[in-house]
Amino acid sequence: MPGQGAVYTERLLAHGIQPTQQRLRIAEVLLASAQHLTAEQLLASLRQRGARVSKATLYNNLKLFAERGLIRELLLDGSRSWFDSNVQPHYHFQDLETGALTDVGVAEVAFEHLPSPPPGMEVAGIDLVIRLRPSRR
Amino acid sequence: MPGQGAVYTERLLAHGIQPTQQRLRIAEVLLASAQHLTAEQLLASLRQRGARVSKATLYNNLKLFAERGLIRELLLDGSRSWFDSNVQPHYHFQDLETGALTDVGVAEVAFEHLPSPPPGMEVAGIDLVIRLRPSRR
DNA sequence: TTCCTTGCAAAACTTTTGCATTAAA
DNA sequence: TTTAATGCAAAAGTTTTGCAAGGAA
Repeated sequence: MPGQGAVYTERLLAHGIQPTQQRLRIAEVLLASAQHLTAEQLLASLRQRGARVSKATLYNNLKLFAERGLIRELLLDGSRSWFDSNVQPHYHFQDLETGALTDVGVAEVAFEHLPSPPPGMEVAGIDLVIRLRPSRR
Repeated sequence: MPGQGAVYTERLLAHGIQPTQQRLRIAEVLLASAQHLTAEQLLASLRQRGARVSKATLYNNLKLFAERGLIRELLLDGSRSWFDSNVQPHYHFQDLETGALTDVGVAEVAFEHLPSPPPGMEVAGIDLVIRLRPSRR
């Protein structure tokens, strides 16, 4: 039976990423469960568990992870990026008060029709965000 | 027959906004047609046509216009906001290379089904962005 | 040795804020 | 004259970059 850490080592290698110390620390936190974290939240988690990872390295590697398909970067906020450990196609609820995200499975949404892309272009992805506020009653 | 400028004066007043010089200059550029502009693009347009509007005033007023429903602020980019002069419900295409936005009318999209919001929450809005890239063939 | 990775601090970019000045009612 | 709006420059929040130092192959 392989040690716990080996799981992440393998996942990084499988995506063509050298498993360095910092990258493993980042993966251990971010990939532990399906979640959405901002860089700042992730940095706080890392520091809290004693991992020494600089801000520059964190950003560089989040970008790398996203490029290699290990995580997904969500741009749906004015200011910051969210990093999503769920790379399966899916959509999101967003609580407008807190900014918190919840997954919406593809099975929960069905399009009856969608417009065709303009000539010479193709659809790279569809982002659907259902913004939520507290009910008024 | 009223002068051209009167149109924007009236629109501002109709939204409870005092029509000051700067606000009229901003409205004249942004509301001239259905378009999507970033604050920086708008500032450049204003300066180019000789309007003196400071950055702070521009941002303050874009925020105000959005609050009062005169324009819509789009948060679909990592870093900057887009200001949309079309306040009718609609969706967007986004060219991933240039960031440019194109409207998608509500009639062009139909949902067969959507998930129910969690208890105590209601849907405040649905943002749909169809990301585009050049076709590969 | 050679190449890749890291860390720090500074820079970059967008947006907001404090406050004195100016314009508008 | 009283309130509201503006402009400037500085601050704030997030992300990127330059470069020297450290680590892996």
